Amino acid sequence: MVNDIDAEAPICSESHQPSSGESPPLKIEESQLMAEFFGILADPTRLRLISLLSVSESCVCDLAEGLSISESAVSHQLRALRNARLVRYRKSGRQVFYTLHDHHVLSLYENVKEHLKE
Amino acid sequence: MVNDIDAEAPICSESHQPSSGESPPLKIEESQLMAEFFGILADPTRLRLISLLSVSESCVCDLAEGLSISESAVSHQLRALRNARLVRYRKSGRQVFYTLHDHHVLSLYENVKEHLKE
DNA sequence: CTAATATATGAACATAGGCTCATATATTAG
DNA sequence: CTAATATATGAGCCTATGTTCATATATTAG
Repeated sequence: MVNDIDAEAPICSESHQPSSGESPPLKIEESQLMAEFFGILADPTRLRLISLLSVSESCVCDLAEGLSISESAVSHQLRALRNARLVRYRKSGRQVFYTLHDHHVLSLYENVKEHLKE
Repeated sequence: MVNDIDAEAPICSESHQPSSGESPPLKIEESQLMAEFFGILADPTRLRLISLLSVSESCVCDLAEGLSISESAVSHQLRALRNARLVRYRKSGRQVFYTLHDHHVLSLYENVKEHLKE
């Protein structure tokens, strides 16, 4: 076994580690959670819903009209956004008004939107 | 036409608009670009590759061993990361070494990773 | 109560995406 | 040159997901 090429790099590991405490590689379970989260943002319709909600609280029918898609499609996508805790809702009569859950979503959205302008 | 319910909201539009200059709803084409970008990050394998690359430059075979998956799968995913300009590469002999393209990727990754710890 | 409106949801279909396998390209060794 | 190694890539399979359609639930009007 002439394996004296130290491919293990045992010493020099104080380079540019990520700021989080955890150690790579990311655990599979954790990576799946992150992937799910990014997956929620990986759809044009949901991003356009978020863009509308970044301006003002809106009910389902307004969102559907704003994007010119069916209310059913909007409702399905809002469920995904709800499950991911990206939006909140408030019932008023027979209408349901949605808002962005917090500013974290918006900053992420803005961040990437700016990034893609390059 | 008794339509005197001003559903157009013509005045009160100086609320909490996003900081970017563009006006919602996001254009369809733009939303597709953003969705593609998030889609790249919406995969456990790619996120784990990014987590490895956040520590050090690595060649394909090291990445494959680090995640215990095939080199073919790694190569396919690296192509996606390359196309999205999320990683750079450098050839050295028959090996190809990959690094994260810039700190923007890492900060986005860290940002969401922290967010999901709640 | 029934009718109408607003939203939610399940099923089914169509498309997209990740993996494996086989193969292609590129580089180095002999 | 040929053989071996490292990576890239195309085809095919299988699963995941977004949409539409039909239907269910909830609220208000009469």
